[in-house]
Amino acid sequence: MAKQEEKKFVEHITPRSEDFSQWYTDVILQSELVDYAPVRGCMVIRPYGYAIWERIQQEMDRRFKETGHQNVYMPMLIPESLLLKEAEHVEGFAPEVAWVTQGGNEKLQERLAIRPTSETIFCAMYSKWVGSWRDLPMKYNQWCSVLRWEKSTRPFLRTSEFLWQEGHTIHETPEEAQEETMRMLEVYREVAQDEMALPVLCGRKSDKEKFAGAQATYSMEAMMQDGKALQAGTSHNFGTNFAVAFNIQFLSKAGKLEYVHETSWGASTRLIGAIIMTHGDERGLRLPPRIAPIQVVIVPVAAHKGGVMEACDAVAARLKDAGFRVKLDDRDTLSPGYKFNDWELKGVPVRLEIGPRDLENGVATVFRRDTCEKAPMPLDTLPQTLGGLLEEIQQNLLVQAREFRDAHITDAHSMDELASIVETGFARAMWCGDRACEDAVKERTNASSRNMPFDQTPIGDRCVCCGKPAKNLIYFAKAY
RNA sequence: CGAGGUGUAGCGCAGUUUGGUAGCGCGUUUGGUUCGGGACCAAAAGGUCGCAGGUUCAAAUCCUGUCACCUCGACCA
Repeated sequence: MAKQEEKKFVEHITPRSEDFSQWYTDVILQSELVDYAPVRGCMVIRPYGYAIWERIQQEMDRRFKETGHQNVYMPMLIPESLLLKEAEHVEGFAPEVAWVTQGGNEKLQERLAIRPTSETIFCAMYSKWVGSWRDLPMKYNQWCSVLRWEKSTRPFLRTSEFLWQEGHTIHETPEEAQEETMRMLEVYREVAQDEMALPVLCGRKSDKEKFAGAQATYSMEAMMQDGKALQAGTSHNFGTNFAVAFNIQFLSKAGKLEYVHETSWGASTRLIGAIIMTHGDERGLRLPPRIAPIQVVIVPVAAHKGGVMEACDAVAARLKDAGFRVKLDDRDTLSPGYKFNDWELKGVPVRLEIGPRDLENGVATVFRRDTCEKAPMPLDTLPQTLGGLLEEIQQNLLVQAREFRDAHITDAHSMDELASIVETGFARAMWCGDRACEDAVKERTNASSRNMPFDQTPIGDRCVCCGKPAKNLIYFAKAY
């Protein structure tokens, strides 16, 4: 036994409880989601990681189309003059913009920004495309990558280049723009909860934390297992800020020239980081069945023995026909035990072990990744059984994450309380609305305001920081 | 951007103090035996020691510079 423990394997994960940060790095590299790129601050998303992104894309894109959006593609390069048009926006993004200054051997007359986000270029086009109220709304989305010159980076959570979707819409009235802003936040919430099993807290950002150039920013915030917050998606209402700067006007029904009301909303590959840090355990990833690239992996036991591989092939074919994402692990040089660990690391929700003993009994040994329990299940009815089991796992992951989150949200009535609460979770507190108090909290505890929930039922009447009359209920947490 | 740390075979590391033929484990390849929780035996392949200078008869080792990555802080999806 001792000998077994001494054995060194390449695949070794730092215990999550010991060092969460190192655990994260170990898991993402060993599960082959990503690798570091030869470029500073950039990551390579490997096939298994990209497959997760494709699942997220499918679920989001479907809902974008259902809510009346169309996909477009805008250029990656933005002329400097365009980027400079909205003052707050420039100020917010300028420090992290990468510039193209040369084409071939020629120095460019005007340097080109590699998009850190595409508001400006959408605006330039919208001003060209809109003339009448009949043209509105215009609701476009693009899937692309953006580049921000980040100082410190971590795969999925913050990288210089990252994949995302950015929706940009223009509307006739402020009401429609606000409705759109909320609708898309709700789409994000639904995808997070129903597909990724991420319980999120939705609300409005403080002025300090809102998007550069926005009138109002709303976010969904997820809690990681170290109690830190991850902003998992944002939706902004720009009012007419950009419309004025870019002169996006239309002739209204009343025959008046009016500015459009604009929104934008984005979610990125950071969501993959959220899944990992919400559901992962000591053995590695635990992927929610709905976004898992492989839902069921079949591991043959004693594959060389008569009938085993044939039976595995047959089961795989039946499950594929039934619509499951199935993988048969037919690698012939690895022992079953190795494969068990490998697929657990990769977070596959269900594993079927099929060996001579199972076949004698007409069953498969079914392992579920969420609880790590094994049970025999009849082969005849596997497609039906697995459908229910996957759904149960999906729900269980959500319940576990929600229980963890709720157990780590605590009301703070003083700065002392707040400071100790944000060491292990989110603090819910009353706030006077002053920037100075937000700054003071940050200074003292290193936590930032996350958002103000839509349910503003007060937990007190005094600001947690200054003691003056409180205006808002707000969450504070250390953030990624 | 501030503090600390690490760069040696695909991965994890030893060797650096005190300069003298490049090492170990895992993985990989081939053959065989195995196969119900990280199998075993045998043989083999694989390294300009991050990069650039310098000192020396001789540098992974000493000196100077530089780059990259990691951890913790400050700033941001």
